Amino acid sequence: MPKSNIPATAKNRYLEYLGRNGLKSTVQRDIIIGEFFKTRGHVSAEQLHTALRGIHSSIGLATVYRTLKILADAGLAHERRFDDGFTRYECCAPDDNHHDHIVCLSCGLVQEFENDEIEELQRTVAANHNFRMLKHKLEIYGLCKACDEKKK
Amino acid sequence: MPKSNIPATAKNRYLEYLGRNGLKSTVQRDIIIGEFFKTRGHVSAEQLHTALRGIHSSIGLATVYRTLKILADAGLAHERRFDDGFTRYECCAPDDNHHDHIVCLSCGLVQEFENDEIEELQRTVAANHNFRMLKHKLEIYGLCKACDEKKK
DNA sequence: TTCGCTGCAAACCATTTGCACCCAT
DNA sequence: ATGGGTGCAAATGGTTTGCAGCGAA
Repeated sequence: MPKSNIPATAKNRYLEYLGRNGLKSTVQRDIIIGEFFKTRGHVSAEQLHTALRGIHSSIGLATVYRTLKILADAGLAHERRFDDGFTRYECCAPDDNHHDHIVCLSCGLVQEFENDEIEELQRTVAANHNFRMLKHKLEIYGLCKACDEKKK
Repeated sequence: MPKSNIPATAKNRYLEYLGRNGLKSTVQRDIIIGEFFKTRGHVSAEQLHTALRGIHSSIGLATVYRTLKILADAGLAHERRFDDGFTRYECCAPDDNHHDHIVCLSCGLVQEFENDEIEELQRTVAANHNFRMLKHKLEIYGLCKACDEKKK
């Protein structure tokens, strides 16, 4: 696993998770995880698999799915489902704050934002409805500046 | 179409949409739409199809899907995709305000809420990121009071 | 008498899983 | 040598679509 891409804490957490669950370290997993942390974005299994096409074309799509699921279970990635039909994975640290997303409907650009006021208002809404809030997601969809200008 | 269930404005808008698009009124569509407006909730095609099982068991699931899509295109229903894998439809008037949803992860209860402060903050976020906002969705997931107490 | 509509079954498509073989421990 | 891992192909599951016959205008 090329250590350059992967934060040491993430690597440790991953290896620890494997050990704790009777799982094994393999070259395929190392390659996939290396690419995942290199990309750093919001990637789908398909995208990651395509990115590995050239050099590691023997790695199967199913293995990519399985490895991403392990990362999610280990707390190293978040599963994100936007409105485009497929699941993306985003690398994260276990102590990251919650954040939301703003997605360009034209080019697929995903940006993150945090807004404490909105978080607070959501807690209020949940309380007013007698709900115990367990998670929440806010997605803003639109056109990024570049795509918006292209369209004019 | 049993007029009791369907607001006159919705009925008119539906018939007008059919005419404008060279579509026809059929008994199956009337039955499906009647049931949809009777339910008034956030229903999936599957649920609606099941609800028609007893009396109208010959109506195919594909027709339910097709009819709900027409309602959405006519502006009489919103497609909603929460995190449970299937599409729900919610009846709406063309002049309804945007609203968001709070969903019980245990029993599936869906409630709606409006919050102008959150709406305003989202506009600000979009502006700060140089996005032209086209739509947005906010979903709060948790446990409703009944399910939360059941769990203790 | 047109076309659109319907039910059925097959197709879709992202994701998962069964299986026989492979490899880390 | 165990037993988990892998690639492949087949299965899944919600949704869509092709098609031959049906029905509204």
